[in-house]
Amino acid sequence: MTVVKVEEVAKVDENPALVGENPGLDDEAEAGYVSPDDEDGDDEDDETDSDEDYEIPSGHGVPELRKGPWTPDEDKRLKSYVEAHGEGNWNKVQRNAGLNRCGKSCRLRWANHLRPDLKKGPFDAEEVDNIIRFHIMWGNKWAKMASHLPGRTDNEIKNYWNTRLKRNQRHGLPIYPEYMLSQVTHPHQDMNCETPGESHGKKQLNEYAKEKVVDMHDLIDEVMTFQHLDYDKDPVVPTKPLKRYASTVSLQISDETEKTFCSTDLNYVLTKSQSVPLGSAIASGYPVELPSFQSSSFTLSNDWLLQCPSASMEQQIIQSPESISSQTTVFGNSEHEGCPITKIQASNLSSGSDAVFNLGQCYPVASFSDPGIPDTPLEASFYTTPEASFLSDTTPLETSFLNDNLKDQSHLYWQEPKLLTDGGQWFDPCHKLDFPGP
DNA sequence: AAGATGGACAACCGCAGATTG
DNA sequence: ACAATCTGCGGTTGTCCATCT
Repeated sequence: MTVVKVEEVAKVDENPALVGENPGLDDEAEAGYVSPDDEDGDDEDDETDSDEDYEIPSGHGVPELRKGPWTPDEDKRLKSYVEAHGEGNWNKVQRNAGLNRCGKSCRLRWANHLRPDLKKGPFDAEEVDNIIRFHIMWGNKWAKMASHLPGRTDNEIKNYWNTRLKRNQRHGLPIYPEYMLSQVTHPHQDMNCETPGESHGKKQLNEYAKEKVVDMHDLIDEVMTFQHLDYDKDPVVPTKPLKRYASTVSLQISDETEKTFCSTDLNYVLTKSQSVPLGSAIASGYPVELPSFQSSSFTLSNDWLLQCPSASMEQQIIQSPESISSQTTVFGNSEHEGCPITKIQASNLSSGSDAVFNLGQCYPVASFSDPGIPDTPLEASFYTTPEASFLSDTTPLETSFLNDNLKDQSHLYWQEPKLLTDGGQWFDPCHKLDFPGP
């Protein structure tokens, strides 16, 4: 298909109706239509903004794909189509929504501008802080960063970073603040030693990202690579660290109860071609840190169900019960997909004290939605034996359960699975999540 | 006042991996 | 098994506006 560049699309100068509708979006004004926010109040204008105003006839009878800025009418068509049919099948969108845009363009427009969960406006201090930390850890993994910054798009972050990089280079400022480099274990101790203003400063970082950063996929697939790393010199930074895979499954937990539980708690390692139970990865010798839960004011007075995803982990727990609680006892066992489920009583954790499950040792049977996914409600269910009966295979997990049971909490501290380097170095910061509240 | 420069932003391009037929 | 198609990602470019000289 041929593509025609439409330079004159929706010039505001030529379309005064588009000016002044969004006083809060001055940045976007006059540059051609870019704002999807003016849903109300300009409908009439939209109606008059027929595509014909911008269309360039192909002259060959084949519809040309439009390029350039999106018009209000196009936005409206795309938005209503996606709202009616859902995301995905972007080429169908192109064909069925009366849009003369390629599927990629539709997806981009939706993802970056029309999605309802987008957060507009400049990055706040915390977001900037996170972006810098993420870049220290992951390099130019914009999509990954975006998944950890709700409402932000990879494009937004990328633009911000590139601008920031240029500015710092121009002014001879370090790319990363020193205090952050000391806080976040990073792959290159001399990362800031290179004068950023020098022409090859950026290149070195990029090269580093390519050559030194060890992709978790590589760790899964290339054991030798993993084993040959010198952790003292080359700490591992997972550019694609372990991801959790949340699924709804039925679990037969312990021989004491015949209940079938719904859980979204199975944690998997995602490899290139499959998802592997976290325990299998651990059992295979990958030093994977299990998820943990930490609370500042959570009452743990009941039995907890701890899933021990591998025999070796179970042994760890049995051998080091003090790492969980001084009064931890272990009993019960069952199998699910080859992963022993161990029920552990952690009765010594009282209200007001921090309930910290030692990382790498165990974790409560709790389900989290991936907090990195924007606008996904935080879902965490903590299954205790007394309340277990409320769960059945017909009872879906509900966020309200979390809200009801953890309503005194203000925050959840979320620790993602991460890689262990030699000498107890960990790479992932503890993500603080605002608790949604009751 | 006019041109130069920088910042912010949107959108496109090419590539690679995943999926589908 | 293979090719075609779809999807997502990162890099890059182009445009406009604000500020500087």
